[in-house]
Amino acid sequence: MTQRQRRVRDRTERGQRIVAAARELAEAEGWDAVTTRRLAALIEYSQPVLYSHFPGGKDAIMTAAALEGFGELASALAAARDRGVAGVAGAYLEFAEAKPALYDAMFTLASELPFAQDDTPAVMKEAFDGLFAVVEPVAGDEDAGTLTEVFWGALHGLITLDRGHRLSPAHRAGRLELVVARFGARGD
Amino acid sequence: MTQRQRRVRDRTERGQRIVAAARELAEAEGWDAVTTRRLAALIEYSQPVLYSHFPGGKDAIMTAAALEGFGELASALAAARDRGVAGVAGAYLEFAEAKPALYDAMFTLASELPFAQDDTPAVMKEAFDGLFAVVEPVAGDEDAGTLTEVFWGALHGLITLDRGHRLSPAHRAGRLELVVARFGARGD
DNA sequence: TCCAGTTTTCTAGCATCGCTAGGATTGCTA
DNA sequence: TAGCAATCCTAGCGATGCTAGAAAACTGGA
Repeated sequence: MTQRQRRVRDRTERGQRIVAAARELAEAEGWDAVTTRRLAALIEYSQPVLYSHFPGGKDAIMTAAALEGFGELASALAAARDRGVAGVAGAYLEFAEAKPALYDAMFTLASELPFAQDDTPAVMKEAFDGLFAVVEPVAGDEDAGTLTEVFWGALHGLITLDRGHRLSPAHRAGRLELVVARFGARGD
Repeated sequence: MTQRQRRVRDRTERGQRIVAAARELAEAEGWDAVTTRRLAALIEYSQPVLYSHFPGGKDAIMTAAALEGFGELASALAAARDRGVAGVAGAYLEFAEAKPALYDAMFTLASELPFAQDDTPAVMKEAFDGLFAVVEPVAGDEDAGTLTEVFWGALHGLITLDRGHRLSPAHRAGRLELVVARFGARGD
C-alpha cells in the first residue's frame, strides 16, 4: 500500500510542479510564452501528461495558478490589516506589482472563476474579506459590501491602467494617497 | 489623375471596411473569433491584403479599432459634460456596456498605445479631458490630474471586475452612486 | 491597339498553437 | 512469471498569424 501512496504523492507533486513552472514562465516571459510544449519540456514529460492533471488544458492550469494567487493575496492583505485602509491598499498594489502575471491570471484572464456567488472558492472570499475588514469600519451609512467593491475597483483599475502605460508615472504615489483619502474616511 | 484619386479613395474605404468588420465580429463573438482568415472573407479579399493596409497585422487592426473607440468615447463624455460627475460617470459605464469588445481593445488589449505622453494620439487626450472637465471643479486642494486618474481607475476597475463576474450584480447601481459620492464632492 | 513595366492580388506554404487518438511501455497483481 | 491495468509517448489534426513568390490587373507610352 505504501507503493500506492508514494505514487499518488508523486502525482500531486508533479501537478504542483506544472503550476509552479507555469507561474515562473509567465512571470518571466508572459502568459503567451506559456505553451503546453514548453511546460511539458520544463517538467520533463510529454504534452499529454498535462491533460491528465488538468483536463481543462491550459486554461485549467492558469485557473489553478490564479487560485494559488488568491491564497497569497489573502495572506498579504491579512498581514496588513492592522495598518488600516492605507496599509491594505499598499499591500494590494505591492502584490500586483510583485507578481504581475499572477495578478493577470487572477483578474484579467480566467474569468470563469465565479465570484460573489455560492460556489466561490474560499480563498477568493478570504481575499475579499481582507479588503472588507478595513473598509467596513469607515463605511458609515453606506453599505460596506458595496463600498468594498468600489474600493477594490479603484485599486484594480489603477493597476491595470498603470500597467498599460495609460497613467502618468509622476502621479503614481499621489494616486495611492488619493484613493486612501477618498475611501479611508467616512463618507457621510 | 482622377483615376488615381479614385484608387486611393477605394483603398482607404477598404481599410475602413476592415476595421468595421473586425469591430462587428468582435462585438458578436469576441476578439478571439476575429481571425485574419474570417476578416479576409468578410471584406471579400485574400488574407495578405490585410497586411498591405495594416503591416502590423491583427494587432494593428485592433489598435485602429481602439482609436476609433477613443473618438467615440470622447464624444459620449463631451455630450454628458453638463450633467456633471454623475452624468459623465454614467456615460462612461454606458459606453463600456454598449461596446464591450471595443472597450477591451481600448484598454485591456492593445497596450502599446501610449498614454499620458508626448506622442499620445489626440483622441485619447480628448477622452481623458472629458473626465478631467468634470473632476477639476471638485478637486479642491488635490491635484486635478491625479484625481481624474483615480476617478478613471475606479470606473475602469468596476467595469472590468464586473465583466469577469467578480462583483455582486445586486450592488451594481449602488456602486455607481458610491463612486459619484466619493468623487463628485470636494475631498478636503 | 498593343506592349512593356508597375502595381496589386492571390495561391500556397511555414512555423506554431492547443489538443487528442492509439499504440508502446511500464508497473502491479495473482 | 503471465496477464492485466495504469501510465506515458509518438504522431497527427485542425486552426492560428504571417509571408514569399507566382499570377493577374492596371498603367502609360508608341
